[in-house]
Formats: sequence, structure tokens, C-alpha cells
Amino acid sequence: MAKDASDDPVRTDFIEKTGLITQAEGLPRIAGRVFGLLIYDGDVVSFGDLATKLQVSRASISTSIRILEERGLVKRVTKPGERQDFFQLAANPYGTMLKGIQKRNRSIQDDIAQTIQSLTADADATGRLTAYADFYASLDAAVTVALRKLNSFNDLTMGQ
Amino acid sequence: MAKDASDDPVRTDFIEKTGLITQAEGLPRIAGRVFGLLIYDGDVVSFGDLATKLQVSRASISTSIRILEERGLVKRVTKPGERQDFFQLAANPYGTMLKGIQKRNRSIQDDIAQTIQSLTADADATGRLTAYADFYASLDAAVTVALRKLNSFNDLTMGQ
DNA sequence: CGATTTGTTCGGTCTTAACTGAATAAACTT
DNA sequence: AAGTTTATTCAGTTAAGACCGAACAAATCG
Repeated sequence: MAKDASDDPVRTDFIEKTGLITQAEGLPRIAGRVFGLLIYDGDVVSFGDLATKLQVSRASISTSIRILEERGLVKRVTKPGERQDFFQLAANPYGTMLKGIQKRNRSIQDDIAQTIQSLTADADATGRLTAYADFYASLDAAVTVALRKLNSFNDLTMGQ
Repeated sequence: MAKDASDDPVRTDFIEKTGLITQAEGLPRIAGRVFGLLIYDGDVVSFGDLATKLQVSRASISTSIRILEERGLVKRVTKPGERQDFFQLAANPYGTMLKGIQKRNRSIQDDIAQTIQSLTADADATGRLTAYADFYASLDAAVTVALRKLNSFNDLTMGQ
């Protein structure tokens, strides 16, 4: 009873923090809480437990899990003899997040490049739009570096 | 009449794009449109022109400008003999944006570090929380690199 | 087969925040 | 001073989306 995880204030605070952090990234808060719970507890957690532990409806768990699965951050697993679905962190969630950022940055770069293409060659705006695109290019380069570092680290620790 | 900027579909598209891009960054869409307009037109633009050109209320311009000024992306200027305020892109808006990202990443790192501090030393979660913090640390390092590159570029072109 | 457990979907409610129009304040003009 | 022009603030409306309960579908159990 004293060892009930739900009594751990550090854990509760952390889960709420991840909810807010993730919300700022554009995901629903509950999805962030699920993410945080899976990080903190580490274990494989059942669908029902997620709902009760986070005190939210099963419907919210369902949609949050869908979002997290779509983003490749969470994996659904099943257990023989168990009817419920279980969930755990995906293998390399942070690499996946970086790839998502990368994808988005590149899409923006493409959008801007397309605008630049449409300008008349002598257009006054060309330089400023190029600077704007360069900003996303430099972000892209930086994220690529971070991704490479992260992967090499994983290769070491995961013996890959 | 044919040279009216509002007739330029490339310009209009670009401004709408920046509205959406910036919205995804967590700013109101109109603020993003103001930002895009200032990039595209380059000129110094008056308060009233922003409202009419973007077809939004003056109140929306006021709050959008406030947000953009707070973030250091836009500068307010005045002209002798002119009663209106005028606006232009800040000197190095992209560097400022990177610094904002940096600040946010570090705040998150601090939050996570604080949680780790609160854990008992043998806690099972320590490793996973550290990996989470490392993710933001690697992002931070990446942004720092991008910032340094951007500044050295500016030093060259601006003769700084 | 009927009953139960489980996950998803759908309709509706509620919260949040963007946006507007009107009121206000401040600066300038005549 | 009275009247204009301009920017901000505030109250109210609107729009978007998070969240829930209930209905549903699918699978399992008795």
C-alpha cells in the first residue's frame, strides 16, 4: 500500500510535466501524460491501467494511444492469455521525434523554396526569403547532427 | 494598379504559408501573417496598412505586434511627421528564434533534472529519465551549433 | 447462445484562446 | 479647446479541439 506508485508525488509531478511539455509540442495533454507514465514506470502497462492510473476516460486513452502510435513513440503489445492490450515505449522514441522534426523542417523549406521559384529573378524579396529558408536549413542541419549522435549512442548501448 | 502588391498571388500564398507555419509554432495565425508580410515586402509597414492589407481588425494587429515585439522578431519605428507607428523585421529574427528554442529546451532539461534529483539513487526510472533529458540536451547542442553558424554568417554579410 | 470484457467511434459538452467591435487613452491638428 | 487620428484594452463572440459518456463492434468466456 505504501509502495503504490500512485502515491509517489515525484512520479505524479513528472507525469504532469510531460503532459505540459508535450502539449506545447502540439499534442493533447493526456497523450503527454501517457508518454510520461511509460517513461517513468518503464513497464508494459495495460489499456485499463492507463485509464485508471491517469484518471481519464477510456475514450481519451484510445485516441491518445492512436496519436502516440502514429508518431512511433509507443508500441502496442499483447500477452498470451490476456485480453487487454498493453503498451510500452517504442524502441527509440527520441530518434523518432527528431526525425519528425526533420520532416517538418524540410517540408517548410520546400514550401519556401517553391515560393522563391515563383518569384521573378530580379524580385526584391528573393534575398529575404532565402534567409528565411536558410534558417530552416540550419535547423535541419543541426537536427541531423543530433540524430547522428543519438544513433551512435544507441548503437553503443544497444550493441547494434 | 497592376503593380498592387495585394494582387500578387505568390505574395498572398507566402503570407498564408507563414501564418500556418507560425501557428504550428504556437503563435496566433495573424501574427505569422504579419511576420510573413514583413519578410516579403521588406519595407517598413504602417500599423494601418497591416490591418487593411491583411484584412483583419486593428485590435488583432495590436496584439499580434505585441507578441512579435515581445519575441524580438519585429521592431517598431516611427517617422518624423508621421503619426502612425511603423514596423519592420528585427535585425536578426532567426537568431532570436533560435535563442527562444534554446531557452525552452533548457527549461525542460532543468525540469527533468529536478525530477531525477528527487529520485532515490537506486530508482529504476533514473536511466529512462536521463535518456529523456539527454534528448533535450542533444537538441540543445544542435541548436547551439545552428546559432553559431547563423551568427558567423551574419558577421560576414553585415560586416560586423 | 447469451453475457462480459475490451477498444474504437460518435455526438455533445466544455475549455481555451483567437478575433472582433466598441470604449478608452494618448497624441496631434486646427 | 474641440475635433482627429491612432494604438491599446476590454467584453463578448466565435472557432477549434480536448475530453467524456454512450453506443457500437469484436472478441472471449460461461
